[in-house]
Amino acid sequence: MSSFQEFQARHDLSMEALCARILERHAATIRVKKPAVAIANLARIVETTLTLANRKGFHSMSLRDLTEQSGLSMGALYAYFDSKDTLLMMILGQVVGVVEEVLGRPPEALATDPASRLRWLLETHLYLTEAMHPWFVFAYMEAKAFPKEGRELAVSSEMMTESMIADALADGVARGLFAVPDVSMAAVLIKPMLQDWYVKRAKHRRRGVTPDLYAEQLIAFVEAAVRLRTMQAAGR
Amino acid sequence: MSSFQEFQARHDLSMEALCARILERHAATIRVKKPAVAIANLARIVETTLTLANRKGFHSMSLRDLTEQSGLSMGALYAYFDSKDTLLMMILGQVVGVVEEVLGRPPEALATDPASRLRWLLETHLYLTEAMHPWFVFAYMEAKAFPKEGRELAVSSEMMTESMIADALADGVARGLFAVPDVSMAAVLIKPMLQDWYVKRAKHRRRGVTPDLYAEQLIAFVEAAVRLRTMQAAGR
DNA sequence: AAAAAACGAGCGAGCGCTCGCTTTATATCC
DNA sequence: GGATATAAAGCGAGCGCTCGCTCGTTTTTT
Repeated sequence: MSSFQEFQARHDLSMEALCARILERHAATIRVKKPAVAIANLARIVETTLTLANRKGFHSMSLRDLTEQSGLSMGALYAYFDSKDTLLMMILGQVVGVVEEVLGRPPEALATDPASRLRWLLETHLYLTEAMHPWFVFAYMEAKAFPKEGRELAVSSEMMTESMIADALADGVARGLFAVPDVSMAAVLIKPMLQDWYVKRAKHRRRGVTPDLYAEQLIAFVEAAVRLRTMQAAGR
Repeated sequence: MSSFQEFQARHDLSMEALCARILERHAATIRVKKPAVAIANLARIVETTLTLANRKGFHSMSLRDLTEQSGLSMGALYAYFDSKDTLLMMILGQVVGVVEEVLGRPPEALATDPASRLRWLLETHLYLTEAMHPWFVFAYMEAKAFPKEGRELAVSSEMMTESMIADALADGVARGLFAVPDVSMAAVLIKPMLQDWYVKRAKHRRRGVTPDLYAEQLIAFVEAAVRLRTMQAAGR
């Protein structure tokens, strides 16, 4: 079994690591040459943007707010992006990229065990959104206001994780482990419970719920809903 | 059993009826005297606001957009609200009010039958959000940007529906119908599945899912998760 | 001293909102 | 019933301000 701590030990999702990836991806437009400088400043920019945008919305966050809070000047900001929308797309792109990387590679040992694979998917999704909480809140809440390109990216990313869940369910049904009338509908219902962890994280925290506890209870709820009604349960 | 059609027959949630209630509530600040005129114009204003705000966000919708699309002049708009924020609060207040009214009064016949009461709650919540879809999307998506008063209203409204679900679950556990390790956690998990219907309605529509079908599958999923694992199921 | 990075005043556009004015509906009088 | 007076409703140019963004200049690094 896994825990949030173990998840964090396996993946470097620090602001620096994430911004290094952003720099690679946008090397063409970022005008600052020295990587060390660029990464440090990107970190300040992204950190501040996530804070401000999650507080009052990306659109309501002015670039003057951003200069004041980040300590960088207006001109310095525009060495890293060529428009406010580009800044938005930088953050979104990184979120989608990490999702693909982390969720797209389930341990091979789970290939033949759909129950464990389902657990791994739910757990990993939850831990990932916990580790990059402000990033995911940003991507989720601003999605509507994305330029078309961004909206499509967000939609396809969501569909990918959904179909991964549906696959695990279908596999479980095929092996006689699960009883699910409609696997893709079940996946559609499971997704919002995963998203609720980061969308309403303040509420969960207020109730004293940790990521590990939420993961445990969510998995129990889902397993109760999909498991065959027989005497012997699949071992935890 | 119920259906979306029957729900609509029982509740008048037309734009006119809803705007009549808004007029009552804000009679003090609305400067237009004749109710017929006021209601008709409020309907135009709210309709347009919901369309534009749900397309690109309330904050990004300018009042000039609103004048063009609604056909009313700037001055005319300000006979109905004294600031853009007031317009927002008018819509939010109506959503919260209707939720209290419709969900707050379950049929008395269900008082002693927790399984039916749970079904009624889920179904009614779903049908309500279907009937007032743009209103709920608005309230949900703009929540973060609400003035403090509005955020508190939204939070307390959500907690109310959650505790109604938790009550039905707890009642079912007490009567030996349900097996739920933690009823309030279960309610917390159920809520986002309800909200997903209107938050991602376009996706559900694309899959050909009707409100009745979604209600049926959601209820089946929840019941499978909470029902005691015995031979005889509570009759549908 | 050359190159890289950061600076921040200033631009035009667009914002929420106001207010003096016009148009439309209703009440009053002969 | 038409003329007149009053109230109600609607209008939209324009105000002060903030927005995203630019660019000539200054500071820092090499």
